[in-house]
Amino acid sequence: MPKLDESLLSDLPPFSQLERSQIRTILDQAVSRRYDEGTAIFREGHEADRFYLLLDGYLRVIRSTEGGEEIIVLHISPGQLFGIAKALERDTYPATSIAAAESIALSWPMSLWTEFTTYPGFATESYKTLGRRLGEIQTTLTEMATQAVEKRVACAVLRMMNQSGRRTEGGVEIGFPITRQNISDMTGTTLHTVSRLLSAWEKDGVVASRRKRIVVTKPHELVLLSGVQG
Amino acid sequence: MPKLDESLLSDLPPFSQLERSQIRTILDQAVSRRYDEGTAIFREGHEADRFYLLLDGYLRVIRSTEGGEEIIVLHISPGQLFGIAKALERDTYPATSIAAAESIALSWPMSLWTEFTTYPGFATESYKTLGRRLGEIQTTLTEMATQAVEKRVACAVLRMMNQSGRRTEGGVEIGFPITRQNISDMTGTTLHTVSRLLSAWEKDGVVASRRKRIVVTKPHELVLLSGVQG
DNA sequence: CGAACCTTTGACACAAATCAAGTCACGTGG
DNA sequence: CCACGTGACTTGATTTGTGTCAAAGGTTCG
Repeated sequence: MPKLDESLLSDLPPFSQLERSQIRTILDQAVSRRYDEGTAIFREGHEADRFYLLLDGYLRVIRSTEGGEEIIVLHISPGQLFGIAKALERDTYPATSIAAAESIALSWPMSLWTEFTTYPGFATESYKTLGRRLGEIQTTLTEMATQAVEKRVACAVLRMMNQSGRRTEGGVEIGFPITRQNISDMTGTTLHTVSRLLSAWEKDGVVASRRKRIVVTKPHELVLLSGVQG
Repeated sequence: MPKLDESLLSDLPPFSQLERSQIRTILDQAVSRRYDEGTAIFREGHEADRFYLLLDGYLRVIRSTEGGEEIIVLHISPGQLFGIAKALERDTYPATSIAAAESIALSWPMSLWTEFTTYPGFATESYKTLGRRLGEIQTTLTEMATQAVEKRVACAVLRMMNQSGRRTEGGVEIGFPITRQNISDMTGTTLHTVSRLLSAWEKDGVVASRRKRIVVTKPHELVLLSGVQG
């Protein structure tokens, strides 16, 4: 395996306070791997033997019910740590991570976790990340409990747009492949309902979509649909 | 204020590894306060200036929408730390805490947090607590997204029973006052629907309820209603 | 004794799930 | 390169679980 370049980590918050030599050490301990779209990085309930950093791509964090349904808890963007079960003193992963697009991640054995927490800024950033995720999940829960389906779907699309959107001709495109089924798994509804909503929005020119791709053409309109109170 | 007794803390996980003298120091820095039912201990978004330990009673952790609706995210039982925003590097509380029953809590200024994390076992227990709560919220989210109302309500009642239930004549009683409205705020439904469900269950002898009190008379039946897969 | 609040129950409406077809896009292999 | 198969998407018809509206009864407490 070729040596990984130090610039991969030097600008990321968990490592930004470290010396070049420390980053070198960290990289030399890392395993880099590519994951095809749809591949699981790790699964809920399995022994948490490694922790990860997403370099490129996007992940879905999902939980499944005994009934076989699955729901998408959140998405993870490049630069984020994930699978850091040890930060919460867990020895199994609390959810499953799936590559939503082709992705590249570094990973380290969990036995190095304690050592990593001694690097200045690393622990702090890990806990900040967890704090943000907890907040995000709470927000999703609140939406789920109080908002009608159309608003939930609008919120979900906006959230993905904000986390992964890139400007393109005539709108902001969600940065990873996403199906109607995926959106229904985020919002607790059915692919049929999501399809109807997106069709209606497309008719109104708020979004444009092709297979597995969504472009938000009028973000502001979508914000209105999401029902933010004035 | 009378001196607090060391036995208050010595058996609680966050402090169980400490010397008598350390517990003494911790108690001498603590403020003890009683909260009437319905009182807020702290509110979402406010500056997180203190952290807490619930000695007695029960709390509801709630989030409110701009629309004024509120949902109950989880309950906190005696012996648990709460308001530990600093553990996630936050400087505001992420949710509001309300006394569900008359409660007593100790609190310390957040400036002591760093010092507390040096006590053996304290940080570990704090993160375990957060991990459990994250798991619980994820479970609630999953239920909310996939289960019909009846199952959600059954799950919510069972969860409260498990966390706070006490054996009484002919059943297990939820350990704090709880209204239909409260349950609907936990499950994202209406007090009417909850009332209908509880009435039906009462007719079937699964629960018995008086004003603000619920006794689960046939826990096993309720588990079946909650739809655990076989 | 009255006010405040919790609870129950019925009637009705409607949003969204379910049921059901069918079209369209894409990748693969012959 | 075309045919085929699979997965994604759309759209209509029908059903139903829950929310909404409405009214009244019960309990607690000052």
